[in-house]
Amino acid sequence: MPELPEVEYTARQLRASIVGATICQAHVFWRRTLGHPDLEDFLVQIAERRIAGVRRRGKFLLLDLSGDLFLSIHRRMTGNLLLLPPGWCIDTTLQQLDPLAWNTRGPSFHAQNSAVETSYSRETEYCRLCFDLADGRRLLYTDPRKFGRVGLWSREDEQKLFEDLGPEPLGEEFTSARLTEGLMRHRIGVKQALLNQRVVAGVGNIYADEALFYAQIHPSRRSDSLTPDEVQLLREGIVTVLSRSIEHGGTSFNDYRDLWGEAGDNYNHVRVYQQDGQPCKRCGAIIERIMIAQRSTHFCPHCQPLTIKGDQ
DNA sequence: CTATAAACCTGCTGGC
DNA sequence: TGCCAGCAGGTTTATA
Repeated sequence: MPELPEVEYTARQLRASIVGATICQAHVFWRRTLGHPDLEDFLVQIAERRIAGVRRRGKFLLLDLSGDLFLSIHRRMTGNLLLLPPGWCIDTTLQQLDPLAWNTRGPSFHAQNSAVETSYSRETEYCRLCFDLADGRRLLYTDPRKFGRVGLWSREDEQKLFEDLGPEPLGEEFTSARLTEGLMRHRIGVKQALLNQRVVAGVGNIYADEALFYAQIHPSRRSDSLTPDEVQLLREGIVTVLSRSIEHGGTSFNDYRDLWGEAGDNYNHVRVYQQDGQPCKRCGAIIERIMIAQRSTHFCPHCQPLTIKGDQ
């Protein structure tokens, strides 16, 4: 699942490859993927826009466009971006009468150069949205499960769009004081608090587990019971695991791919996520898996005890 | 405020 | 081998 590191890594790749390019037109293959505005306005407004910049806010990828517009892309569970070199065609032989009637698979893509095709063709399945660039390249939004959302907004909409998002964990605003404020406001488990995007933006299931392991805090600990030292360590853990994953190109357990269709390497570096049954890398105890708020949660029962060390 | 569940979706896994 | 139930999870919305 794309969380902050995966979105950041994609943003960096996009920044190096498509800033300055022009979108000549867009295709929509699944109506609900487009969250805003309606289809007709979207197709008219997106045409002939220059891509002026690429940003990220939490798990949102943002493309700044000419004319004070921007695209927001939230990939949710299985969404990916794929940049195809020139020479790729959308297969029209299977084109249906209703352009929005592509259900499970999305349209097929084929390349003139078959050698290029083999490395990309798997990733072109499940295309929900396609941006045709003036230089012949195509930017695809793919999403098997269709949970992700793409929106086109004007500059003035931005503040309202993100008013509920918490601090950026890799920004200067993410201080221990700020994290404390978010944690103390809730009387819920600390893992649940970390998944709340108002507490900190961009942390999802993988990095919540990894950060709690780093700080040696049990995921079920009440968020308002953490000591100042624990909060500080947790802040450090969040920054560390997110930064480390960006360096490794993100975590690919199932669906995440980068702009070129490549898997990220960070799954080789996780400490607890999906490591249940394996020995803890710190102490050797067996990693456990429990359910917290309907999400699988992985932790080391020895390194992350529920009772505070030295207490009683 | 907190908790729970359903909805959105499809690929995958495990049981029979 | 094949069918089917159940699971996975980010976010929103509804309900208790």
